[in-house]
Amino acid sequence: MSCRKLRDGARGCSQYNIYREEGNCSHFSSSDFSTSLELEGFSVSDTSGTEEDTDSAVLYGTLRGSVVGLRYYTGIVNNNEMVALQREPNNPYDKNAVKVNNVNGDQVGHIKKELAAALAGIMDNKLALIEGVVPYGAKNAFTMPVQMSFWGREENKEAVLDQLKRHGFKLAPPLKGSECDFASKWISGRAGPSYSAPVHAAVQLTPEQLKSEFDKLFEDLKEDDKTCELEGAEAVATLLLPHQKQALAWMVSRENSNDLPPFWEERSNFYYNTLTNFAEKKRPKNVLGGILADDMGLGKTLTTIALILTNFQDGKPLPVQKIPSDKFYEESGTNSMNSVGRRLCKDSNNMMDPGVSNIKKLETAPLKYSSCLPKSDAAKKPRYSGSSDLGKSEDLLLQQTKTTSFVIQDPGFASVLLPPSTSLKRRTKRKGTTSIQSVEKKYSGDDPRTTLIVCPVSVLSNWIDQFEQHIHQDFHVNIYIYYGSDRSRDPSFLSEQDIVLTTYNILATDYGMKGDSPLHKVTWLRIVLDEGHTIRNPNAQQTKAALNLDGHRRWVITGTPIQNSVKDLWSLISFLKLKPFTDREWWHRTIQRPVTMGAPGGLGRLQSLIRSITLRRTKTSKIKGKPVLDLPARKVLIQYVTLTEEERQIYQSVKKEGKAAISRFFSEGTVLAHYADILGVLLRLRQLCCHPRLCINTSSSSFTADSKTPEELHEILVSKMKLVLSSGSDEECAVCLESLTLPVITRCAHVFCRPCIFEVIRSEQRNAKCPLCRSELRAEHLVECPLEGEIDSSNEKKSDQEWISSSKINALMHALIELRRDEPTAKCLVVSQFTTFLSLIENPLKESGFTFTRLDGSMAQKKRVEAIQCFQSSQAGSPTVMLLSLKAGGVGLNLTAASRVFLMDPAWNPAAEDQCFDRCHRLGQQHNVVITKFIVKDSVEENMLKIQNKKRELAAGAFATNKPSASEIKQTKIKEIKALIDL
DNA sequence: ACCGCCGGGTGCC
DNA sequence: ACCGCCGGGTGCC
Repeated sequence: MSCRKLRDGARGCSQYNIYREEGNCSHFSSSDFSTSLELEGFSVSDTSGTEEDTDSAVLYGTLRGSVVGLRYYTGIVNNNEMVALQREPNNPYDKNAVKVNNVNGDQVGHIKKELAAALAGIMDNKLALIEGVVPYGAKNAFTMPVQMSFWGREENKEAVLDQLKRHGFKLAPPLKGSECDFASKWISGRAGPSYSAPVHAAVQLTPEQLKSEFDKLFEDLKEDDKTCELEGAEAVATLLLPHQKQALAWMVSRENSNDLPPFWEERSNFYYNTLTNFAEKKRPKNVLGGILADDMGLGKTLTTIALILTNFQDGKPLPVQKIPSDKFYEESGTNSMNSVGRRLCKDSNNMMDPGVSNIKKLETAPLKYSSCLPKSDAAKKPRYSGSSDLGKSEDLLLQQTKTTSFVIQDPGFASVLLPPSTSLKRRTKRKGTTSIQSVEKKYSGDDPRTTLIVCPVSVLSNWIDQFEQHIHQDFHVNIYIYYGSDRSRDPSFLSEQDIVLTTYNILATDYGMKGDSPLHKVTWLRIVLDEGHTIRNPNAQQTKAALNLDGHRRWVITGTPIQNSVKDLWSLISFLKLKPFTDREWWHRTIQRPVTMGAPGGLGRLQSLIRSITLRRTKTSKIKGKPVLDLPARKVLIQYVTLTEEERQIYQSVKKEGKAAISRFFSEGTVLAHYADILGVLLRLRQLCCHPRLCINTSSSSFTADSKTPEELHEILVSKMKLVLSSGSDEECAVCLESLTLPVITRCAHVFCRPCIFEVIRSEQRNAKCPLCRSELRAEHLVECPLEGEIDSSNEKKSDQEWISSSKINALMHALIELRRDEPTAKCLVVSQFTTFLSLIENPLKESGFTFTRLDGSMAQKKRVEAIQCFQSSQAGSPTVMLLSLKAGGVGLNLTAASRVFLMDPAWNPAAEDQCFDRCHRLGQQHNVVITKFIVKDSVEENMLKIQNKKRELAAGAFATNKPSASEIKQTKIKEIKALIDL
């Protein structure tokens, strides 16, 4: 315990943390954690500059000084050990005091006062980072020398030298190896003495070389000892593929590992850190976890579920009860003891996330839910016991009698809340013997059982789907979805679950409410951050919230471990609690700077760090010479369509009108203010390419927002937001640069994520301006998106009109009929962004006698499941066509029965198309996949293709390049608009 | 001797 | 600290 305290103290000790956490208020004690929380408001705006500083830092020079007062402190150091210098402005004897701490954060002594007087100003004004190494004399009783390196931006160099001079100090030039602590060790470690260490960036590697080294960083990590395989426990309903068994074996071995963490060695009764030269008696804890960085589609979620079920303790499976299915039917519903698993909610139409709402349906009818998976299906699933004696420890079974149960509460619904069961009993294995004991409400006590999974909202429903798919229905696994305003606030209830699933937003929101985060009161068996790269910003609330969760097994699941640079890795490493990297100073000194400066060995270190905690396979990775995923070929064809004379006329007239309006916006310089209107024009043109009826009645929203009543203004903003969201442009939030979550629209008609824009308002206070157009920004002016399930700008109810075809529909029907003639059993997806268009296509399908099904975002889960199962079925008479809306379903959606895809209209974002194609071109696909994109000649669609290609190129080269700024995004958008409408 | 010198007490910031 | 510094004791050779 005290060690934890010390460590937290250490976090506050480094200069980096002073900058970050204390900002302008350095009179606060840095080790007081709640204090730093209160200061977050300051730190957000304060940090961005600092971080860039550390990136562009050069070495000014070095200086030898002395550390005094050793005998008053417990912190000890070794020769050549790194030390941290920390200002101590509240020292009662000297306001210039500078503390010296060892790597562990224990104070070693103080900088001698004359020198401290010179350093104080430099440190307080952040003119330089000062790093120390004790070259020798570490065992002295009273004082010891310290070799200091001064790092800072070029423009501050003079000021620093000046300040030192005024106190009678002069920096030695940064010459010999000893000054550059990282360089010296690595050079001298290789071949004798070194004569000049690299001082300026990129001496060894050009930025381009660095980038490609990053690319390689995660490759080829599997060929060493990561090829063992392990079968999943009995409760895993799905047969794991070889690479998934490897991942499982690796994860289990990580969790049960007794190894020292990377860069630690045992040396004569001490544990020695080879990077910092820090040593301690206490064995440093290894991460019982790591980073699972497999590419999309390799089954990270399944592997994680398998891990949860397979490795409860020491390789024993999660003790869940297996129940005969007939017994299950008898007992469910009557056994109130297990009612924790049966929180029933009334209805589900109001949910924010369609996927979640659907699950709740299942909630209300658990029996029906379990029948969602046909019995026959379950029977088909192979059962296999876990490796060796795993999986058959009957004595560990729970006294519970339910299948997988979900507990869901959601905003806006009065749930039937049953008091959490306290009489729940379970058998717990202790010291080799089994005993029945009452579960104490200790928020897990010393015997945690619960895995916490944190994921973005967007994949919440995917997790639920995957639980459903991969947890054998004969096993009772308690799963609680910690989401929605009705979520249980009872930590002891949470700690009784097997799995608690929540989102980053919930995690951060809870954490923000000081002292009242149930998630932070539980000691978890295991914490899994899905899409873990979302915590790469160390200052974000969700990152801090994740870092402060309690639990030893810690996993990061991500397909993109490094997005821009090494910097992104720190949050992940810090979350994993790898000593000494939890403190940013040590990460920076030992890894980040050596790597970004191209110091010899820097990359080597990073690589061995990554290698020891990461597993990554790409779709092209190979196992024993065979690709991990052996997918059939995929071909994309573009089928051009020519509009009829009549269609062309309508198209041209709408285009002419829209072009005139947009030209006017350009000449007025109001393009961005009318962004939604422009999207509207483009949307109508895209609809006209599909079918003239799609855009009838699409009200041309008024182009001026002045002189309106508040109600009118509200209406207009809502409709503009809907337009943006439904236009298929896949708008990104200009703040986080990712897909919109909880979209809100500003008075100036720009759409952002709600949390993002609130963060802007919070940090800029009164002067907040729209990030896109710099208009006044007020929280009370923001308009939220009304929750109405599927947003669809095109108007439905036109079924009374007489049906007419269109050029595109003709082209589709021609292709479908041809396909039916050549391959009668082939199944295909007909994909469009416009559900109305899908409805129009239903007519000719019926006329031509096609059996088809349909899947779009507005359908209830039950119907979706039906549609999917129906389509996937291989029975004679099953549908051969599925009408699919482009964005329906999550990444988990599996439509492998289809071998043909007809994309009726191009998507704004090529990634959305690719994702859609992946729903059939994925694991389990037996045939080559042919995709046909219908594109209208000489139309906005053709221009969209060009933009798509550009975006693809951009994405391919985007690995190490920096994020575009808001203004760059603006520029890109303007260019896109011009290209789309031929301006 | 308003000095020098001696030797004990003492010691971060 | 086997140092420096402080301040009290002391005082020719």
